[in-house]
Amino acid sequence: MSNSKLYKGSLSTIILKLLSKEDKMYGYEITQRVKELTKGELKITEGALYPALHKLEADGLLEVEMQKVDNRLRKYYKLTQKGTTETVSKLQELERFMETMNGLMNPKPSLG
Amino acid sequence: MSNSKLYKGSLSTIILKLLSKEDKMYGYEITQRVKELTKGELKITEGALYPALHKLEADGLLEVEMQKVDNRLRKYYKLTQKGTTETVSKLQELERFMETMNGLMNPKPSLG
DNA sequence: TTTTTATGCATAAGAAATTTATGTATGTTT
DNA sequence: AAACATACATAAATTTCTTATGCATAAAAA
Repeated sequence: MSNSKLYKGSLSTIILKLLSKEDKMYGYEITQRVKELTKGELKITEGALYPALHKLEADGLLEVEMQKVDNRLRKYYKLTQKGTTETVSKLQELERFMETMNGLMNPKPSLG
Repeated sequence: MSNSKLYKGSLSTIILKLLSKEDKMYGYEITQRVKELTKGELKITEGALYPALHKLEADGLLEVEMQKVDNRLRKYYKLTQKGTTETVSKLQELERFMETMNGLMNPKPSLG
């Protein structure tokens, strides 16, 4: 069974959501966390992740803190104030999308 | 309230799903049906719809039948055999995506 | 009666968000 | 010694939209 397709536009929401409960995370950690939480269903590729993180940072939603662990460099990201606000908005947007799609896929027969 | 964002990759699934219950539909009809079913939440633009229909046809999932109604030309699309099979697959994919996202957004605390 | 709105199709340019491929470097396991 | 895991990064190509524009007929509104 191949892994689930990532609908375009959902990655930044995933990143923000994870950071909203973890205080700070680094890139590789995010890929592993997603793999765990989805039981391997979803795999975030590096080619998608790093540019996404850079964009979120450029947009002022994340801030960076470098840290050296075991002679390896980690780039920790955490939500800014703006990022926290945007996270709420993104989650609502995802919620709406899912409800909308549900309405399309399982339409209630009109009683007219 | 602005209308819902369309996550990229979901349009073809929407089209296929509608056609799976309607036997045949034309482009404009699809845009209106989506607007109805989602109460205006989702608006399919023509710039997205027509290229999507052409691609589905090129991929052999849809077949075309022209029809003139009230001196206006309509291009009716209907599912091919292959299209019917693909619809099932696309719907499962969407279902999986939604469950996966739900698992990410509302993770069950591990009992370990 | 002229303009707007609705119906119906289409394409082209650009933007956004991926995938796929590749590169660098350290540390651990086989 | 080779393979895998950790950790970051970018570039080219692809997919899938948005936005803008165009054509044409018909009905409604101004």
